[in-house]
Amino acid sequence: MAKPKIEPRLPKGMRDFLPGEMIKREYVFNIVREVFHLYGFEPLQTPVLELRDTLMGKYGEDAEKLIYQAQHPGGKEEVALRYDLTVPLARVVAQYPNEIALPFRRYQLAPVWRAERPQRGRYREFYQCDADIVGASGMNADAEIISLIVTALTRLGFTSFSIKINSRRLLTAIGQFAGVEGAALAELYRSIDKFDKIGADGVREELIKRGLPAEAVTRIMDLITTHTDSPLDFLDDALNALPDARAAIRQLRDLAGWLEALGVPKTAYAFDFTMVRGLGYYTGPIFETIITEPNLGSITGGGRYDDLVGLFKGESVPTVGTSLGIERIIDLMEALNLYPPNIGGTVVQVMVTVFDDTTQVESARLTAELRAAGIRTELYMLDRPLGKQIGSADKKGVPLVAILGADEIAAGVVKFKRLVDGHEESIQRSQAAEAVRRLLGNGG
RNA sequence: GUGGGUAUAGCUCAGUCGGUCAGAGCGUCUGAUUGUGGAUCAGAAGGUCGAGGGUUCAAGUCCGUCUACCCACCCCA
Repeated sequence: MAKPKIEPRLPKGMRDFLPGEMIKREYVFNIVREVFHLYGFEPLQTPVLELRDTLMGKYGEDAEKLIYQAQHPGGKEEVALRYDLTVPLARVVAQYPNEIALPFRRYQLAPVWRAERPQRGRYREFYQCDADIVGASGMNADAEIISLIVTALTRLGFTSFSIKINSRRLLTAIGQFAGVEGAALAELYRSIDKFDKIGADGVREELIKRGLPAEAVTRIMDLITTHTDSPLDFLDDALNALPDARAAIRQLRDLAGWLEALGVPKTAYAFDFTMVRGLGYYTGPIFETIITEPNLGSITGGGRYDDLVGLFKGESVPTVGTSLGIERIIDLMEALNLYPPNIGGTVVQVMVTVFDDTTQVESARLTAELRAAGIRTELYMLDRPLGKQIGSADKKGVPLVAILGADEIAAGVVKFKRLVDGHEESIQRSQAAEAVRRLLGNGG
């Protein structure tokens, strides 16, 4: 055999998912999909490629440099790989006014591409998982999204997490209260967002370095870091001269009321006025889920963005949604050992061995019988000794092998061997599928 | 985009002062064992020491260039 002349490699920041890993990813994806359906969210799929004009001008100058352009030689259309799932959603809502009835709740679980410099947990192709409600301005929609997050994380097995809730509108009002507006506001957000990383003193220092007056910094920091039993009351008092702030706080109170009605436990969320989402388009409440024990950073992020759809539609459409950091969640499932113990590295439940030339047809028949009964069955394909066949099943993680030699065939039975404990049983052929279910149920 | 680190077998890595340094463990394959996997034992295959230069009598080892990967920052999921 000639040596391969082309070195097998992947483009930077791209990954293959081999079966063992893929099975775990599918497990997470399936639970998330189930919960979305439970909440009445519909699936949506959009193309990997969008027109450049659809994407450009939505993410800011820096982010735009990371958009993959996707021309082919001689191509007449300017196309690009999607950068997220939110802008395509906005496009879809604007494009199908007759097919899509508002409010529209959709989810999308799909890859996006960003030409960033890869790092641990950061890739150039990664899956995003978004759920949004388009066309509902009430806080009941925001509460649905938060409830959805709690249910999804709980079903996945997460126990120690907290959803931080803040309001972009409130932060803007606080900025105004301290005399910060326009471009300086974005810088203010960016610094406050580092609160977890660099602490109150770090944020204070950075704000002063950015040129904010010391007095304004003190006012802002006092407002966002004071902890009381009723944070909304505290801010309401402190900011009662600002109608915008009061409106934002009223929204948050409303949101808390809906969360209670939906049965979201109070321990699952908390108002945190130092939490800021990076993206510029949020207009109302914002939320982010952090794993609290151990402290492993955020796994969901979202909020209300009432103006984005308007970029395609011309009129504003109130929208709220969240992104589940599905790649991060998958990493943490492993780290926190949240996969079910029997998840295994294969989808195969039974491997049917092949004894020799004279029995191979019978092995194929048995395989077909098991499959017809719904057992996920692999027929061994090579002519190798039985020991090798069993070893190969074991290595792959197949829990059961079926042994079908001349003796078994003559007796009309099949012998199953359970690899985890070596337990063997001869079973009448007609009872085979049933026995497989029983053998898998007991030991592995 | 900015700064730092690393690169030796399929994987994880050792390799001293430049001079028998081409090594270990794991994995793979073969056999002990032609109707039974894991354990054990024996054996085998597998490397242009990331690439291409320079210094030197001599380079895996020293120097600079390139590439890839990792980490931090920026940004974000």
